[in-house]
Amino acid sequence: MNVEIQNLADNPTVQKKVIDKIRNLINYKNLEPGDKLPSERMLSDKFEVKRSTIRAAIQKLEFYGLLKSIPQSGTFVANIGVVALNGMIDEILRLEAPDFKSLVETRILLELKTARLAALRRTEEDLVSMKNSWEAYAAKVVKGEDAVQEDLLFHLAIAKASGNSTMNTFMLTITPEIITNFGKYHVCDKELAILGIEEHRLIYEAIKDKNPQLAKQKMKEHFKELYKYCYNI
Amino acid sequence: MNVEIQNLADNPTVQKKVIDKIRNLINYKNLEPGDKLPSERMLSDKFEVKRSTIRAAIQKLEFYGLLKSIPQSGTFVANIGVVALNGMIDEILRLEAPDFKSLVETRILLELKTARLAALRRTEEDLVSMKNSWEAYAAKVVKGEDAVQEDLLFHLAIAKASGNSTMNTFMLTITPEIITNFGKYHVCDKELAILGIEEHRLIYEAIKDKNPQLAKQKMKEHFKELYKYCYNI
DNA sequence: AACATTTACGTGGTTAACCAATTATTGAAA
DNA sequence: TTTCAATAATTGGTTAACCACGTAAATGTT
Repeated sequence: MNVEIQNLADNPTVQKKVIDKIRNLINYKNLEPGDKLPSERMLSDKFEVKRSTIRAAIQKLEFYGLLKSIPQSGTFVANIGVVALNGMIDEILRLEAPDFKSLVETRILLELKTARLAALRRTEEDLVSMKNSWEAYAAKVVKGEDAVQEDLLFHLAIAKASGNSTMNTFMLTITPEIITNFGKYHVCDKELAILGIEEHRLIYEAIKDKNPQLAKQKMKEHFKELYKYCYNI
Repeated sequence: MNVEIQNLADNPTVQKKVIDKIRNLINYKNLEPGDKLPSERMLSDKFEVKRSTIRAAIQKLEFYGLLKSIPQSGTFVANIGVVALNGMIDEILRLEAPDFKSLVETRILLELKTARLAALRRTEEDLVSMKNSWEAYAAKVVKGEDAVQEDLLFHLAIAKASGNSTMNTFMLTITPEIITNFGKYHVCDKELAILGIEEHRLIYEAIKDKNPQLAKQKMKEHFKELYKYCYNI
């Protein structure tokens, strides 16, 4: 029963097959950077899938910068060599859903850096935004309410103050999953939350004083508990 | 002339307006996590944009984990509080396209870590893959050909060996843009490329010998030239 | 023959109509 | 009044037809 699931436009399995076929096509036809791919309709016909499926696959490869669609003209191989293109598609096809440990590991890496950078680059406006987040967090904690969201928003404010748009984006992409998992594993209890108020304050002060080393140090201490907690699950 | 560009489904300006309106709606209606958003058709009607535009906006918020669409049922506010939701949408609306400096800065941060982790976690299979990439790179360089792609593939092999799927994904997303910009700014000349062969070898050896400190150190030295080059533009 | 103009077709993008599954409504039976 | 099957309305997802634009072949003009 339920055998015909394969036509959903974003069914991962089907999409991967299509991406693989596109790659093979590029190799077989010896397409160089800048060359034009066959039209979507032609590919849809050749691979025997709906055009929407082709479009979804192309969109994904476009996200990774491997293809470039130009309206009323065609889809082109990006200005990237065939070697890199093959290698990257290999990796993309192999990509797995991130595990929680990998998320936390990456978050800690990013935040030690953003704290440092924020201390170097923060504007007055950044400081205001960080302080507001801190106060919202503290207020909730003393009322005994859950404050995971406010916690994360404080950290996002730091990411923004770092002045690095790439890291800021990365933080945004991992934050929701972090929040979800925190809820699932009950990572935050009352005691830790109260401790967090002071830790946040120390980080804030270090950034305010433009002391990058101290900011990183205080962030490290802040994560100490989190680290322990996460690896004990 | 050409005044009516505002209906393109992924016109950034229009999409941001729609996202903002969705946020206001959630606040105005006091929607809690798990609550259902009005149907796409209703939103399309209310905001006076095509349904495809609504769908694109929802898809974006879904990417960041803020909404969740369930077929034949509705679109729901994710299991994340209104505070975090508001804050995150603020950030998403403010997101700017990453600049080259921010990309390089992030890449260096990530790679110092992946080198270290790879030294701790690499499998025999990882080693083979890294060695192949290294040989392909060396072969191209001694022939005097451009080897930017092979260079990056070696680094991607390290990211894969790090065993951290999140960092691996991040490396994949920034690599194409790095390659493109390298070509644009002519960051790689012959001399640097030859130097790169030995530097890559040292990194590889450190990872092979499971020496995380050395791996990080050699990666740092590898980036030294790159750093100088990038900030001199 | 050379160049300007027109025409026809192919392109990615958009959309109104459609689909299957779900949910709400109805109304007759108990 | 309660129950529960039958049905109508609503949902996100899909798709065939359509659109505006770009390209290039065809045509006309000098």
